[in-house]
Amino acid sequence: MSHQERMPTIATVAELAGVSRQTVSNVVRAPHRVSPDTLLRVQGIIRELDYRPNRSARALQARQTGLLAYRCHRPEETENLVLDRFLHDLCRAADEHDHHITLVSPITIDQELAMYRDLYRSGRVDGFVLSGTHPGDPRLSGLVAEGIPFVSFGRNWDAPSESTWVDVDGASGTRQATEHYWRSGHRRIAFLGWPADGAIGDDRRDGYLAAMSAYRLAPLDVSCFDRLDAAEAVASSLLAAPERPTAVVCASDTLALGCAWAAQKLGIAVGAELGIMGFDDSALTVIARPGLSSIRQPTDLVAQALIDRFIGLRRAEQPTALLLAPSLVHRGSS
Amino acid sequence: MSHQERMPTIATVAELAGVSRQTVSNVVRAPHRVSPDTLLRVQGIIRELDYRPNRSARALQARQTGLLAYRCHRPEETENLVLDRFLHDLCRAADEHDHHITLVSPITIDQELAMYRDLYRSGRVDGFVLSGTHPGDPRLSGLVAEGIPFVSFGRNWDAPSESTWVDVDGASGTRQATEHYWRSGHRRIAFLGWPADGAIGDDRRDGYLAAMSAYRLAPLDVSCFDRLDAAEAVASSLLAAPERPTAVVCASDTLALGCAWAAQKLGIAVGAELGIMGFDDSALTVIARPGLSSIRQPTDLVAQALIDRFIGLRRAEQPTALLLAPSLVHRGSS
DNA sequence: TTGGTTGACTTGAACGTTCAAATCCTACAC
DNA sequence: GTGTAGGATTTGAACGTTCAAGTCAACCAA
Repeated sequence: MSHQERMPTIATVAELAGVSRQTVSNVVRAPHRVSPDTLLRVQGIIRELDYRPNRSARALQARQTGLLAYRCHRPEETENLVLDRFLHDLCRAADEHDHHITLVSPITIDQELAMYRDLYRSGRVDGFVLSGTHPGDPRLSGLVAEGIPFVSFGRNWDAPSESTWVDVDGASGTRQATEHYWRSGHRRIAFLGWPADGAIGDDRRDGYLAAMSAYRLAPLDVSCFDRLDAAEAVASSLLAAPERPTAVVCASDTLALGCAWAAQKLGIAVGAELGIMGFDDSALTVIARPGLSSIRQPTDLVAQALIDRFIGLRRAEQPTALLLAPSLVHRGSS
Repeated sequence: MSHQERMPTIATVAELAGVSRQTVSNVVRAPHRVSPDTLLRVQGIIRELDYRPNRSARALQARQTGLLAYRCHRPEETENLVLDRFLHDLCRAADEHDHHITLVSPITIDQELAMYRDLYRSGRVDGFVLSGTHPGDPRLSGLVAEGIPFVSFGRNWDAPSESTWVDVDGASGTRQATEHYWRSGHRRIAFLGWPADGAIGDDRRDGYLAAMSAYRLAPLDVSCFDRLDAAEAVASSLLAAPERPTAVVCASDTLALGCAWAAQKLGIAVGAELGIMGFDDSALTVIARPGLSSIRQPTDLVAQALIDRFIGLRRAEQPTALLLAPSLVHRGSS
């Protein structure tokens, strides 16, 4: 690694251009304040030296770093396939506003709040982006209590109007899926979900139940934990029944894949004889054959909305909430 | 979001404790320079105010941010399951040295280098962590040429001694797998890899070939692109042969899963009749049944070594290279 | 006493920006 | 000719730290 010579600063540019530091600053930040000829001259020097303003100095004076912290999800977490996509979209969205995402990886939840507090108070970051919020989430109440700026992907379950969040309307997704099957002529539509949890799982179930009730169809609602083998077992008995469903709306891709396996074992042709709809449009959809249809969360829109709103918070805007509708992605299984 | 009152600074603490700023600084950074009683008094005030030094100010004066940039991988990339784990380990390792990872998401490769240059010259980050390097990688040569500090997960293929890197010895992994099968009594061991690429794929193949040659066994080496359907097709014909292999070492988990599917279709019991070894120990291993045995890269060690070495670079240490051995993780399929 | 050493602490400047106020110049109206 | 307004530019200070050099007192040896 070659020895580092000193980077050019605003003073270097000023001297070479024969103007003051402030004028150089204006050239960069407020060109309209500078006369056309000096503008051109200074810009020339800037290009020549390949000068760019030092971010630390800027951060110090503006008391803003342009950095947002996000918790790097643990690799074992089931949802990480969606979150992976979300993280990517988040970086993109941040980039567009000249912001960046920095990662933290706390171990325990207590540690997490302490870390956030530390990061914020030491001025390392301007605030936080949370994801995977749940009822009773101590991060939401904790950050609100400390007055630390943050936005979350996932609603503030306990106090929806006290913080800014963007979430995906799971009920809308399962409703769309159920409607889709209804319009395709299905009349025995089942739901394979998670045990009642007072949160995301129920939300997704509710959309299905609402649609079924609107069509005056009897709901067929089973549930198990989010694991392939569990899903396969439950789906097996579901599909072995004499009047078996012709379509299954699932609360996750994992459940959907388990269901597909069960169908395959029973010799039921997925797609032709049985419609299956997953949730999240994760990498699992490609592994199934035929490809798994799935309900896709618009993570790109979520990310953009979150970044926009975070920047809004600094202008002392009020907390806002936004619920986005997911959309169906059709593959062979529906 | 409540109105922000001003954070306490080093001056606030100094005034309250009746000492100078520098003494407070010493209390935090070099406690041994301070007399026991003032130390205690100042620490009391610090705790009371919950003061912590401002990172931007520190960064400005030290000309170091404690930030490393890492490229957020695109969700479509096949390797992202390993890289996900790596990123997590990287955060951990950085944390332990009071550093943080910030993400960037460039679109094209030209943009990527330009972005790195920009981030570095504006003093936003101290350097970079690359991953997924390949022969002819313009990032390696580009960063070296500009004298920008970086380390890479993945060797510097073109100029191994010109930059600091840590990599996993793929050949060692496939050699271990082959040896394992040999010791278990297998004699017809095949390798399912990628088309020759002069890089990772060949490395993994070489380990297998070396082991086979050491045992004086005839190699059975087939290849296809890293896709499930392609792997299934190739494996089908491989396993349909009269003298079919009793074990297959694969260059990736994707290939291994495709191979498992082929076996299943042909009615060959994976595990009992056919050993299959994947590579990367990704989430795919859990999807297969029986669970897929796989060669696991020690991403945690890689991450730690990289961070250590990066910090070493600042002390003007010479570039170093490190090759770590992967290990076998046994599940049902071997 | 003198001079040197050590330890505890302070002072002034610097890091590279930008804000707020001040200065300078030109143009224009009366 | 005087006053005023406005635009272009400069100056000084501040953001919150740390480094380098300084002061000051206490201690000890010659």
